[in-house]
Amino acid sequence: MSPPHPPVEARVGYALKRAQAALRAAMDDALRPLGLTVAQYACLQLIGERPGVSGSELARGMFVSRQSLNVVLRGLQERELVHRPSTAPQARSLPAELTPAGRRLARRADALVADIEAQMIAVLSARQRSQLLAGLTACTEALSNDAAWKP
Amino acid sequence: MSPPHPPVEARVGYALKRAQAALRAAMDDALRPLGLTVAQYACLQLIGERPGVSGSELARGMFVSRQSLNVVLRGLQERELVHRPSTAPQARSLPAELTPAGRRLARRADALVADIEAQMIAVLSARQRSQLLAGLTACTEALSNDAAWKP
DNA sequence: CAGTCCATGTCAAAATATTGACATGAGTCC
DNA sequence: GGACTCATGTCAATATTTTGACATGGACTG
Repeated sequence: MSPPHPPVEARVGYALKRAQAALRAAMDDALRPLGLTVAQYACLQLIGERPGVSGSELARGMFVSRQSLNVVLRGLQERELVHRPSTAPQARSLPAELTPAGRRLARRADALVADIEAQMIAVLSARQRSQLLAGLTACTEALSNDAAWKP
Repeated sequence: MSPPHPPVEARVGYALKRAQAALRAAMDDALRPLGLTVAQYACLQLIGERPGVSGSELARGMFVSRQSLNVVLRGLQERELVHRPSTAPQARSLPAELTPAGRRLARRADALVADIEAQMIAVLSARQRSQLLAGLTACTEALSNDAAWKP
């Protein structure tokens, strides 16, 4: 018999999912007091890092659809944390910016998240951390469809 | 200024999310021809590995709520891939089992997923693979609330 | 035994996300 | 310029997931 039968516990894919779930849960708990969801935090963070991004770019950076990102953005705009012009300046894309309040909240939220990440990798040595990062990056690239190696 | 400001690209948490998203997308593509979603595949796999599991146990193993797992289970039962007694044998929990058809489909699906995982970690050495697995496990445990160190 | 606690399964409602479709502006190729 | 393609933003409909609440059966404790 062919042996695709290691238990899920021993599979990298399951370990990935489990770690991601644990991280998400921890972030959720930490951000709740600020009134932020993980998606909202990620949105603020990305905008803060790259002011003027379009909604589509944000969606790709957060691995969700444009439509669902738009809902998140709308909420942040209503809370005056993010500003977006109502009309497109140069093309069809609406550049998003943090308001001063958004910048402040993003800083506070990021401090909390940074703590969680630090706790998560606390038991790893510096070398192990960079290898973990490298391994995850390699996995991502291996699955990104640059497939199609040509003859 | 305090420096919680490495860009997301360099953060383990983001790398985790990204790798998980890539894996999920690849699995989705691979399983679509079989008429299975990732959640359905995971469900079949877990039941196959531990026949007689309760719905709540499955939900925990899949990192979703009991309610949302129930929706998945219902679909699998209607397709005669999973069987569950309508009344609880010993306690309140309803043990889930694979039907013969479910077992066959689970095998086929698992072969596809195993291929994807193999592709994902293809560029890593055996040592790097086990270190990646160990690193992910360590991260998970570090976030699992055994917190509460006592005085 | 009564009382308490905990896990399970389920219902209903709400939040969240995706798919599909469409209009618009920009770039490209002829 | 005209036709094409492509990316963006948005609307509507659908699917998926979570939250909150409740009843039930078992275990544990007094």
